[in-house]
Amino acid sequence: MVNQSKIDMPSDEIIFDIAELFKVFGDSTRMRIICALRENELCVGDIAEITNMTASAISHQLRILKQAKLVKYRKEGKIVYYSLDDDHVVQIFNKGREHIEEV
Amino acid sequence: MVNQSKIDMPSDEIIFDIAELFKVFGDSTRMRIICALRENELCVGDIAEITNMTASAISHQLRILKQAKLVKYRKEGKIVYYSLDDDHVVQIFNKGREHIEEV
DNA sequence: TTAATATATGAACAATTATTCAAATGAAAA
DNA sequence: TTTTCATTTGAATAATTGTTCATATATTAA
Repeated sequence: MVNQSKIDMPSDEIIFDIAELFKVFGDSTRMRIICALRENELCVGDIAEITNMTASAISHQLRILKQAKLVKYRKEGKIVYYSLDDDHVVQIFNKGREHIEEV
Repeated sequence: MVNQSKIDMPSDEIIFDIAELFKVFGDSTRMRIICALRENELCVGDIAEITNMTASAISHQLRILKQAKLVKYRKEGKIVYYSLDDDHVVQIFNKGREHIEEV
């Protein structure tokens, strides 16, 4: 038997949401999109060019990033500019990069 | 055409490794294991009890956490105690939790 | 209006993955 | 030794997921 009082276990819902958030970070294409958006806002076509992917594939991934509140967008005519939603996104990215680069 | 000089894009290998790292965080079971290990080291059976999973399922997930250098272990007879490998793990977890809980 | 461009969407396919179950280690106890 | 306990491992299955392709929507240009 374990002493459960020593364990600060968040609710199933919180755990699920945190895991879902990291799942969004857990894909190379989305990681490249996040990297590209660190300094500038970019439209779908530009992101597709930078990542060497089709605009369709990028659009699908942007939808996932949008749902996770990691990116936001603004429309200008037929162009849609995407940018990172807040500073957390870069902070999480940097923590991951630190772990990778110092092992 | 995009001005690529403005984009600090890590190498494909680094991007891949970062995505792989977050993929490991992107699972509820592994998230609960990490939570349980934040304060104490625990053996496989205890983790199984805390998470309501079979020891086999936990062992499979611990192997993944071990490969990602997120947990380490020590043996004492037939018992294997697992603990978090370094402070990064909790830091990444906390950043994720912050993002979830403040939206 | 029609044509062209940028983005989004839905279905389909291939690939990955978490859990279960059964069996195999490995270590201590009887 | 044999038994028991803790953990690991491999195969199988079900479920999830990223990309492609074709098509749809929306905006601007002609």
